[in-house]
Amino acid sequence: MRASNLALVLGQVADAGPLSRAQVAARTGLTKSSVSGLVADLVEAGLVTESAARGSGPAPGSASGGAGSTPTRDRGRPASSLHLDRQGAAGLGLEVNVDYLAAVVCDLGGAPRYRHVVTRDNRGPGAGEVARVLDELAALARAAEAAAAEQDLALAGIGIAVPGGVTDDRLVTAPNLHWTDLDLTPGLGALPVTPLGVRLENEADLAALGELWFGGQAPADFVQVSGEIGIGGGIVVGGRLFRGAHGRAGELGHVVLDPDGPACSCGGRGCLERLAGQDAIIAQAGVTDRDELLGRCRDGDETSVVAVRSAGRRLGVALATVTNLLDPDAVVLGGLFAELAPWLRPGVEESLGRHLAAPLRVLTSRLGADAAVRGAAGSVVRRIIADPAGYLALSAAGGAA
Amino acid sequence: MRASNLALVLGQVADAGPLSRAQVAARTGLTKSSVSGLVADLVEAGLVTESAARGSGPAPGSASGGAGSTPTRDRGRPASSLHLDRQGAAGLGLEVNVDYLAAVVCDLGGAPRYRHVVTRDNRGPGAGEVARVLDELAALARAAEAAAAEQDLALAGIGIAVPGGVTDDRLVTAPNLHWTDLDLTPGLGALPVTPLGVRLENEADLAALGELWFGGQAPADFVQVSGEIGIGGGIVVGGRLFRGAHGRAGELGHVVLDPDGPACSCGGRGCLERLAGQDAIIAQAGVTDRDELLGRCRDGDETSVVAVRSAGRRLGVALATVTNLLDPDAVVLGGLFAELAPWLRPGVEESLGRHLAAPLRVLTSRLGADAAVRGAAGSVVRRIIADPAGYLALSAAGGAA
DNA sequence: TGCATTTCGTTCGCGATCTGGACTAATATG
DNA sequence: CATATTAGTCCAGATCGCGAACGAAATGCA
Repeated sequence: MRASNLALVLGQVADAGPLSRAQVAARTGLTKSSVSGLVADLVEAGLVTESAARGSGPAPGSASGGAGSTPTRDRGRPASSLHLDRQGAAGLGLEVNVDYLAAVVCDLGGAPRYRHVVTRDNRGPGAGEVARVLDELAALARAAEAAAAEQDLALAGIGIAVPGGVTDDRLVTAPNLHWTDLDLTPGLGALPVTPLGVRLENEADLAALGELWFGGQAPADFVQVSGEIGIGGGIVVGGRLFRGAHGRAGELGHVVLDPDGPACSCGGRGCLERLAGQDAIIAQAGVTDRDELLGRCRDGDETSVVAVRSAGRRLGVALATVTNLLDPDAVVLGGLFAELAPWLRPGVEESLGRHLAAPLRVLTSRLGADAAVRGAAGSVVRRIIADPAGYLALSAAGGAA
Repeated sequence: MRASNLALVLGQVADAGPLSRAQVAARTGLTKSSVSGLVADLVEAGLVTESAARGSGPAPGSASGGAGSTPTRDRGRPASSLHLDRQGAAGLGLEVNVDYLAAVVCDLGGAPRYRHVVTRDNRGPGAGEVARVLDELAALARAAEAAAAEQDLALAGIGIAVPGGVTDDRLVTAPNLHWTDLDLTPGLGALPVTPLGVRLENEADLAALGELWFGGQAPADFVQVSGEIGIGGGIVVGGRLFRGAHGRAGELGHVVLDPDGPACSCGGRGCLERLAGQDAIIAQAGVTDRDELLGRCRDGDETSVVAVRSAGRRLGVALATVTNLLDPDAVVLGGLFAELAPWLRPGVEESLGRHLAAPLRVLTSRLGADAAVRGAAGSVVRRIIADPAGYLALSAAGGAA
């Protein structure tokens, strides 16, 4: 099928930077002529651009140990390099979190082209409150669409990050928002219409994808730990999200640490979240909020540092269990845990040493709170890259309708 | 590609029982003529057989609620049904376990056609002992090959189940065998030569696949718990094995239950295996071996029943954690845990109730100790079904060489 | 400057394979 | 025995990847 070959070629261009047609052919095993044809389609579709690439960057043949036979020298007709087209298709990422709304537009290459964050308390169980939040989200989306249009970008799809469980685009529970089992489709009807439509996803899962694509450090198999009021987790396996049978995989916050521990909002007891989440740390440190906790840690306040370190030990125990079950290549600490990393990691490492034979790589996210929105925007463009033919079909159908 | 279409058609025939060409066409979306051509290839290759299917079994249109419009009646030209060819290609599964060696041959349909088990203590760290075990395994394999030949079956490949960690067909650790980091290729050289060659795999993983294919109850997403001296686990996601980044996923036995618990052979402490494995139960029940434990439980001995129930509670806590991380559709208890199920399950259910909001399906394996060998044999035929073109290419190359 | 060399990309005919419709085969119904 | 219905085959037509030959654009050496 040419659909799969289009995806193959586009995937190479996306993942391996600028390439010539000949390089793509060599990597994919296709013929030069086949690649030419496929590339022509992709260029015409506005997904790939060609530039005359005079740049004498590091040549492909510059591998170390240069024995006499350098495979490729600078001779011969220069290649024209293929890039992802940074005009045209773009992804819109939205995020509804406890205390802010955010929007990010990124182009096909993944680069953020527009970003806007509104601080706002979104909690509230009432249907009216939910509607107001969604209205404001739609306004944010329309602003983003306008800003995108000014840069010659057209939205191909919308991804929305929410702090809760999602099943089939339905928000099942968002405890920290006090929202329960909501069908958001009516409220989301006001969003811009796009070929790929709207997709809802768990915030921690999208943060993991954001880390994978834009963090610049995560391997293809890792677990993202999002420490916030709750503790969420996103599992990435072979560069793809692992959702489990019902989309509830990765609930790292509810790993059982103490079978007889305190009751948790999830209905269980002794969950990690209850013992090492933001509230637990704040209580043990004797401070009033997150900012004070961070300040005291920076100042070296003993009580706070001890509290964080102890939370780190508990987190480490949970991560040992995660490693035995999932065998990831690394773990990435995100959210609050990233900010607390200097004081948290010693505890984490201590527990990992006590419970694991092989060491586990522990990384700290550098994306901050943007990971989830950027992941949401990136997931849209990733869908285009994974199935360009499908996107073009939808795009044409939408344009004709 | 026709390779993928061959796999598509063969997969339908394998999974959806006997089908006509027309039914295959309807299910796959291919044309009747395309299916005819593909089926012809598969028949010629000896993977599919055609039978004139006069059988008036339950017609496809016999769905309940028979409103006036039964979609398919008995009129028209009768279909000739396509089956997997039960002669020709077969898979050989071998198993090296602590106290026995086993071999099973199964045909393309997965039916076991030969089975042989030898009781034998295979423990021993010495290189000589390992060589003797592999010699006997090779003898078992040759006997199986001869028995297969008598039934007109030719071995397509060999899968070997071992109770330890496997990376790239290399046995890294098998603590219960006292084997460490062995390259088994020299010892396995005496095995029959087959198109698909020899593949080594963890015993718990293959038991999970055996349960999936032959147990008749496991859904596509589940976790298999193999309770033996150690506690192993196999994770199946979407009908495929989940191995993790380094092939060590599913080590359920080393979920941390008590961060300050007793040291475990894995280097950690407070692992499930140490607290609810066979040795722990036996010690708590005050019996000498596994058979006595089972006997006492059947007789209603209070101490033994309490010990097993308490192990069940611990297992339940671990399964709650597993559920929060992996979100399976069900859990299957295998090995010792299957035999102990009547006394174990109450404790498991109790803990699951305490720690999970949603109920988790807990199933009991009915395959007994055969799960892993059958999974090993089945994995060979599954590889053929997943990529018939690849198998045929190898088969032709091997025949020519 | 001119020509060989090298590498890139395109053109063109061939072969494989999927599609769609027409056609034959085999059965039940009336 | 004719008709309706379903299964499977046969036969153009179209698509697409392959492979080889060709033209394009640069370097290097005389």
